[in-house]
Amino acid sequence: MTALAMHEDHQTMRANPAGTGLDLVTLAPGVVAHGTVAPIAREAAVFVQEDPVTHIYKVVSGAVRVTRLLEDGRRHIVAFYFAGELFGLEAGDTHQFSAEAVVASRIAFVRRSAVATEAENSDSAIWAVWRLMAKELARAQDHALVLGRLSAAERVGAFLRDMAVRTGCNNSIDLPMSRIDIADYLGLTIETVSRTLTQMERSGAIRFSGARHIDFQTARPLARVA
Amino acid sequence: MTALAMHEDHQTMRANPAGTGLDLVTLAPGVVAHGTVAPIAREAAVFVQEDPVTHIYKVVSGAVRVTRLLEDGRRHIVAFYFAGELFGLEAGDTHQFSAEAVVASRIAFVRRSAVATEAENSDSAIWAVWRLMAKELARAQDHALVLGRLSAAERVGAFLRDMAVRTGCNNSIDLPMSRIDIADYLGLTIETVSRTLTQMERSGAIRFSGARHIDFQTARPLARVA
DNA sequence: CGGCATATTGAAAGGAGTCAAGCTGTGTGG
DNA sequence: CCACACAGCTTGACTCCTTTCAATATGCCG
Repeated sequence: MTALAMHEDHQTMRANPAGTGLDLVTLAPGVVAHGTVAPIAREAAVFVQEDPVTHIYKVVSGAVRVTRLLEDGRRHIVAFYFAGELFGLEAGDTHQFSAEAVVASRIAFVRRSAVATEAENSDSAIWAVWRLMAKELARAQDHALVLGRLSAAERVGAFLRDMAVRTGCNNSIDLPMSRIDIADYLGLTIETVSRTLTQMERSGAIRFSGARHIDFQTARPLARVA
Repeated sequence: MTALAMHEDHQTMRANPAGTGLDLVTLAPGVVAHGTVAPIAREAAVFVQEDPVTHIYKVVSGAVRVTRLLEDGRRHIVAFYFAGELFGLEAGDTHQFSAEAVVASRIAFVRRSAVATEAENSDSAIWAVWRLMAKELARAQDHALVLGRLSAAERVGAFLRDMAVRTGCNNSIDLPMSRIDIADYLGLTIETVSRTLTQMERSGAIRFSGARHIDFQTARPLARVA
């Protein structure tokens, strides 16, 4: 049982105060499906590995991480998703990953079958799904490059740059995730992430206000790779 | 100019000795498009990074690697493709990768636009492309896990197992690619790949006949991870 | 203003990388 | 058919980056 399922009844009500039906969730510009919005508590699961794939999800607010766990406890973070981004699209019928809220978030979700129906009837929906898939593929391939060929400092730099790009603000970022999350995403340890960040601050490239807010010092930009 | 383009005229002839038209290339069971088959020499490029995306390709025989090069010369291998597998599917209009033949190969290719046309007219074609994309995505995500969280020995083990699965023969494999290729695929150096392989042989898990042929010793299976 | 999770820092160990020889074996020419 | 040569692979010694283990500091939340 996922956290989302537990919230569903409650949230269907909240998302539809007048009881008039379901929300319309925008999957892509012009592509809309009937769905629901639910709040997910910090660290709560949206779905877990092995669950049947039932919905497609969209982050309304907050942040979600998609993870994979090895038998021996090692954890790998496949991706982070932020407001406006879709996740949970998988080809098979059971989830290969888990998804959890990094911070208290609001998640919209539509039945996978509703998306399939939409796609049957509309070319634009099919291409929207296709484009989403292509974007995920490119992201995963970039991630593999980062993990396979970049040093710790380069990985952290790439991560900060990606965060800046995706939040749209290019002179400061607020990290919603912990150092452990960053480490598991970058294939490093929290100590290495922390040390690298400290070193970047000492070198003058970035400046911290608390452990989660970073200002980029334009005078000394982060070394860029890839 | 790609090696493929250089071969194209010559090969169109060879693939169509009677001059009756183009070959039919099977993109997926039941999904067929007009295409051509060309031989590609060992180490020759099928397409290179920055080229416009014009075709979709299928390995008829041989093996292809898809690579990415960093400015400083570091190389990352995104994937290997073997007989029967499709590659070159990218969302954008310019290739983000290069593709080269690992050994002398025969490559079938169809115009991307022909696939798009096929997809317009046929539901099964759309889903074939979608499934291909989904498979690539899963592969890339698995690759990221390997690169991010597995030790050198585990990476090499995962690689050998993957090769065995994909060639269908599960007690021996013939590696078409060099140690450098393996290293660039696994995010290691050739020395580490070589040492790991030697160690596996010494431990009795595998047995070499020449540097490229491996027999799996069923008595002591490779440790399995992920 | 505590108290606990999160983050930083230090010291030591270890795994993979680097540099440098050798070795194999495959293909070619005598 | 053998010998040589070159590319590819292996092995060794040493270095270095990242991890590990351990302690201390920070800062957020009640």
